[in-house]
Amino acid sequence: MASSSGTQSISRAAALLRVIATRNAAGLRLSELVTATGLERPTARRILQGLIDEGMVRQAPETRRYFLGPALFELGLAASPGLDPRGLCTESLERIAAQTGDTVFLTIRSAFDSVCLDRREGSYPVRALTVEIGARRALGSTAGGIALLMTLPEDEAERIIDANTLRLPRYGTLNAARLRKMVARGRTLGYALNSDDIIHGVSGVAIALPTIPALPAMALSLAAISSRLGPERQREVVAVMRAEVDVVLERARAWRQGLSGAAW
Amino acid sequence: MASSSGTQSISRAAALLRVIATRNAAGLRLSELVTATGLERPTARRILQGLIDEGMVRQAPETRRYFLGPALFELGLAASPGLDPRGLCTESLERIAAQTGDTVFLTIRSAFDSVCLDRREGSYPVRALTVEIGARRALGSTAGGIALLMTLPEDEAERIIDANTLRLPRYGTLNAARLRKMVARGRTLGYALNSDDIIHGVSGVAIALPTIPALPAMALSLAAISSRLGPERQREVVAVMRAEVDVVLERARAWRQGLSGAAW
DNA sequence: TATCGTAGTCCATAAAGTGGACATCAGAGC
DNA sequence: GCTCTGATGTCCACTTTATGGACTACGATA
Repeated sequence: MASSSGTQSISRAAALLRVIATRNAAGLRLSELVTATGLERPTARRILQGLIDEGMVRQAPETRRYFLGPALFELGLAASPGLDPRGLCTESLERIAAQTGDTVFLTIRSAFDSVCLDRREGSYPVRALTVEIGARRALGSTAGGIALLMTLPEDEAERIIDANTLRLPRYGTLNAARLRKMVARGRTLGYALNSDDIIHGVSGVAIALPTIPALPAMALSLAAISSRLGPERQREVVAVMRAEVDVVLERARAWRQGLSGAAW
Repeated sequence: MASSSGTQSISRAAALLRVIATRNAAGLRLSELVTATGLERPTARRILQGLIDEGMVRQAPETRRYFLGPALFELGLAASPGLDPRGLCTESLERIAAQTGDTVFLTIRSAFDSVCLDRREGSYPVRALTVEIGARRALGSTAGGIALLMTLPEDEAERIIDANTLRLPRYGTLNAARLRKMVARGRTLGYALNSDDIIHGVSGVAIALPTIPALPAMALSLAAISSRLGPERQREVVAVMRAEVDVVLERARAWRQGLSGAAW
């Protein structure tokens, strides 16, 4: 982690931003940020103040909680890749959510983490909103993350699980050993499955997309209360998702040929 | 500019990111970044290296040019406001581009700058692609920016033009005095007009959207080669855009009532 | 081969950032 | 009301970090 040199405060600032991104909907208190990053309170405060001055962080005046700021939204736009993974999958997510009634997620891999790019909620009245858009989590701590691990060479997946060992328990009743079993089970089943393994009462299935050049590794996942996701329904739902994967791949192919049109 | 204290490197890093965002499609060379930010070369290099380590900047191995990195894209997602200005206007931009055949932009105000949130290209073979998505420019240096200035109280617009005086000439044959006239002309016409005023041969029209609570000030604009945008056609095109403003406002209203549905 | 412009590296130095200690405030408990 | 607790925010002497002048490396141009 000791990045070469001369950039201590930048890596600290980046760490703060990443932590805030984890739970941006609710925002974080200063003390939470301090424990999450291991910084001293005055240091964290000062850096946050600097980020606020730059518009990268916003502090709610009433609650004093910290949120990501508009400048990041704007920079993020400029940083968007030409082929936008999110735009590519919007309609597919919508269709899956509509057909299944459950909550659907688009997840990408980012180093040792997974990042939730998009989410659609189905019509079923009990919703499993476990992950919010933009949330960054240890790779493997969601069904989508497990699907992404499944596509990696075993030694690389192992390296990542190893690196994430300490972070995994934070998300519920998870640990490295259980995650390894879940990845193995996923390989057998042909799709990633989390049934009550991470948060009690919530289950999820996920499949990774084949690699699309110029895009990060992506996965589609679906979450519901466990009673709605028995073995039979898992297979149904995965079939729906597989069909949409084909749609996405076709759209990406069309885009590559300049037939962009409604690519986003 | 002298932000209180204790965050010099953060404000320097932010300045670098903002400059890169200005022309992210082509990327920037180190020397360009040095002159644009006024930093010493080793300093800029070191900070860029730190940003690269954090994934916020990417350096093309071949050309050594610097681009915004994937981490910003991911953070930007998490920073997206609940009501997404871009999603809100996607279809409207598409329809305007389809109906007019020209290039259409969605722009927001961000302090003294305008930021291009989205762009759609029409079918007309000669395209005016003056601004790229994510590009941050001095407020007033595009038709969209002028439309945004028009909606502000005169003294505030004046303050902004004043602050931007030095930056305006960078974008073509523009200066503070001409901009003031253009804002005045826009107030008379009822829409912002740039006919050959900024870049020779390129014209544009723009209208601001009424303020939508919880969203930044927004404007729709359209650019074309000047021969396609005489007074008559200006009025036609503005009529199309006005109709779409109503659509957007209706969508925002629907969203507020929880009837979100396809809000994005 | 010499010259220029650009990118990257080094390291003595100084300034910027650090964090222990203190001040302040809101709410809980007596 | 008054004290206690746990939080946020501020200060400033100290020292670690970041700075930038000077150097090297490379490639294009003459």
